[in-house]
Amino acid sequence: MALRYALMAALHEAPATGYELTQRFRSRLANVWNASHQQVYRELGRLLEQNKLLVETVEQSDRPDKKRYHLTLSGRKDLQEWLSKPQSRPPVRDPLLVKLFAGDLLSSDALKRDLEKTKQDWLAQLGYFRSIEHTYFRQPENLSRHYRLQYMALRHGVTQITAGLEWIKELEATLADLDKTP
Amino acid sequence: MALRYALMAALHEAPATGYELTQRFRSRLANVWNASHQQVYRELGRLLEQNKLLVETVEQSDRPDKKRYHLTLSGRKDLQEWLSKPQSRPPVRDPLLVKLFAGDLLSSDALKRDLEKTKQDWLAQLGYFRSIEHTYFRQPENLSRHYRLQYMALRHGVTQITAGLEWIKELEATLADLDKTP
DNA sequence: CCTTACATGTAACAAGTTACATGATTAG
DNA sequence: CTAATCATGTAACTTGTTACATGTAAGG
Repeated sequence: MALRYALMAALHEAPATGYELTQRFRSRLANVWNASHQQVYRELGRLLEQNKLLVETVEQSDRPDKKRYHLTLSGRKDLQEWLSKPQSRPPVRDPLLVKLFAGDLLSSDALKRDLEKTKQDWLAQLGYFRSIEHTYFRQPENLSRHYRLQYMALRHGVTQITAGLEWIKELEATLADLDKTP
Repeated sequence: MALRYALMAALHEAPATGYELTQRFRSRLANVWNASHQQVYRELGRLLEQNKLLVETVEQSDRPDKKRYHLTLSGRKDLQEWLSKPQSRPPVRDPLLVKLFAGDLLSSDALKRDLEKTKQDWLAQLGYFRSIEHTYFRQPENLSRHYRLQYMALRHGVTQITAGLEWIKELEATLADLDKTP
């Protein structure tokens, strides 16, 4: 049920096309919520049917027309109501940890490859977060409440990834220790 | 696709009934993978059909009979093959962060309630992890490779939650600051 | 010519959630 | 009597993934 609210939250910030929303989920919302373009278009269709959105067709001379979606009053009310209800933590589902759990069937080489890839992914993410921090949230104390809260969502990503990278170091040290005395 | 491998990893450790597997997902695997009993039974049925598992019916005098599932050779091979293939990071989908993103529609009171609940959940989890650490992983350096890797899966949970609790403090401080100068 | 970005979808399937359903035993 | 634990499922629905499908324009 949360996808629709993630979409509505994105549209509350600014009206957008399905394409733009997909991009937002991949970039600025990467640490918040994820959705593929197929999910976005399907859900936009449903929200439109229920009058939570309005479409504005934007004609373009050089490219195919695009549809810009706007949140309606009814949509904003739904979102606001959802925001006021308590949410529980998303359950953990991490394939890398499943691998560690079945440790005796897992080769150290395969594990090291996964670790290296994970590290690269995280470093790239972290670099991206830092660039956003730098361009949008220079002096957090001086920002409006709205942006300070958005900044804290970003901080969540930064702190989780930082802790994740520390954990990888610990795991790599464990592997090195195991290699030493097999 | 990963649910089946999480199940097989659990069964590789020790044969179990659907009920026991559900419990493991809720307790010892809480920081690794999550699955409801409905998912467990459905997937056990599928794995059985494909000869990845064997059933042993355990007759009980006082309670209804139970079915204990064992991983077959074919199942273990599948698992091993999956373990050797690289996995990507699970995408982030966190309703609490969606709320922060829509900060201007979110009341501070509602947010504080969510934060308090999250904190309680995390503290309970952390306490549970620490108890496992204490009873199963006393001197990690002396454990076998298998258990050291399992221990590192547990450490992941501990470090993520610890970072999460720090983040909540930061967010609470932000809210206090906003209350001071509205 | 080829790839990337723009732009929008459908179909099939796997995974996850919520609700419903049944029945025994044990502890309070 | 009532709730919790043990034990196993079905049905309906929502979400998420993968593959397929189509077409324009810009840049190298």
